[in-house]
Amino acid sequence: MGSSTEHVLAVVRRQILAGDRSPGDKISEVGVAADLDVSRTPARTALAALEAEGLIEKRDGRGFTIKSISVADVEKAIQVRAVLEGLAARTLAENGMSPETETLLRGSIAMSQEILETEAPEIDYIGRYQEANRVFHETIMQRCGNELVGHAFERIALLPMTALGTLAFDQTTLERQRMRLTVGHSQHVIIMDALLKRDGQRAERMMIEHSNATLNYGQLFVENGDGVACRAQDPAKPCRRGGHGHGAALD
Amino acid sequence: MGSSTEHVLAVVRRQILAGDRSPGDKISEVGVAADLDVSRTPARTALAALEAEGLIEKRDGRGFTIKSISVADVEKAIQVRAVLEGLAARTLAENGMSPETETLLRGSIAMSQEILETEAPEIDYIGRYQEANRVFHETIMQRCGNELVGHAFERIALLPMTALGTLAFDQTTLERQRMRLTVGHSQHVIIMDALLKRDGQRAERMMIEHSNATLNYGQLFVENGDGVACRAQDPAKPCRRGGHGHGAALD
DNA sequence: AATCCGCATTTCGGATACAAAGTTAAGCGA
DNA sequence: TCGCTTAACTTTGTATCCGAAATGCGGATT
Repeated sequence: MGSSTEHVLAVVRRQILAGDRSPGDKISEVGVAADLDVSRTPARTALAALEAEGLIEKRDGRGFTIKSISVADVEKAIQVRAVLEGLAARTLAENGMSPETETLLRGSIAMSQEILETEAPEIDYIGRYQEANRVFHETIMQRCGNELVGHAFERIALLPMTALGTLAFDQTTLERQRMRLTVGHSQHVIIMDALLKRDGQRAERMMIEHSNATLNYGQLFVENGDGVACRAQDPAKPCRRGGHGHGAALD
Repeated sequence: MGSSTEHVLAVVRRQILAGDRSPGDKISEVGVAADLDVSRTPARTALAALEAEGLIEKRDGRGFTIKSISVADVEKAIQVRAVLEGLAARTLAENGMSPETETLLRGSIAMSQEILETEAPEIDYIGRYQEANRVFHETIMQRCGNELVGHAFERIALLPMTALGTLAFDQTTLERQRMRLTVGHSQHVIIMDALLKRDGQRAERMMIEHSNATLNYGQLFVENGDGVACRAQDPAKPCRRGGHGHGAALD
């Protein structure tokens, strides 16, 4: 049963993530209530949830605003994710995997490998790889035996993480993207090996490196200097999210 | 001006943490609304917040229940806290402290040292040490330059952390408590040294050790074997929170 | 002309009302 | 006695209404 609150939450979240609502824009209960033709009550609930997710922030007396996000924010989110995923990997290695977990991880790796081994990849191979990648990380997070890790991660940095998805694949040639993916895949294999050997420290170290790599390797492969310039500690400089998927992120 | 929602939130949270509401108890909108003589609206908001804090959990059609907490849960929470605090310490070391931050940390250390150097301590010296300890950790968390760390921590494990407070100081003699505190203080000093020398890795390693120590050292100093027995991986076994301060935690 | 005071509009938080869905329990019938 | 059905109560989700607080604007006064 799709409740009205969930509907509002999903729609507004998609609007924000898609860029239909720009950073800095005001959002109010009455606004979304009128927009989606619902009462103010579910609108209020949804806005509260959005604030908990970090997508919007509350101004004192004047509604909510779409949170502006800077490259520095993305870096911070990645660092938090890295240590949390590292803990998840270590915990999973120390506790051992269940057969189902092992099946899921092996499946993800097999799919990634198949995609990367294809000589003439279809145009959507990046999307398929991202799916396999998501399975790998989500499986480790959610089945590591410490549900608080996943719980902490869910509540944090939904927006920076999404921005990251559009960020990493911009301004690179297809060949470079393929290289990036290959490197990432190799790290998955190494992490899997550490998990199977119950080597918690190695699993943790590699996972942290792998998670941080999402941004670092992207910078390594960016041809011009924009990435580095954008990396400079300038929290005030907003990194606008592209409104159409692969937009002008990391400008 | 305390809004009604905040009031309900504070009262119910205190009730749960104080043990006035036992784990497994049902809690509903109408119940707290009638209890505190407010409408269902703030009661619902408060309950949603409590769920986000992890103090209660929602059952399908049967209201909320106070979350049972096991020693395993406390361990999980501590591990998450450890990596988050480790990240905070590393970040702070790498970015450098502001003068105000340094003042706060030095103040905390000075206060701890003064307390520990007192030969005949007053009876409340543990409370005062805990305050200094709180300042130390909170300062690093909140002023490390990555607000997402603190944000992640706030949302997680309020209950396990409070349980920890009552847990660590039970069933130990005054002399052993003093030893524990001295060890913790020495670690604070070492972390402070690493921070000043901008040694991020050392700061992170020591902070992780220090955070994990909260439980480990407590076990080391427990005389009888109950602590170890309780540590066994038995998530089903609830660790009831004592209703009167230093109750029968870690039974 | 500038500043201050006051009113109106906007917006949020809380309360009550209403409707739907699910669970439990009790009663009835086989 | 057991099972099924129904009815009532609990719980939840949504809508509408009202009050309070804040901001912005406009007018009046110095």
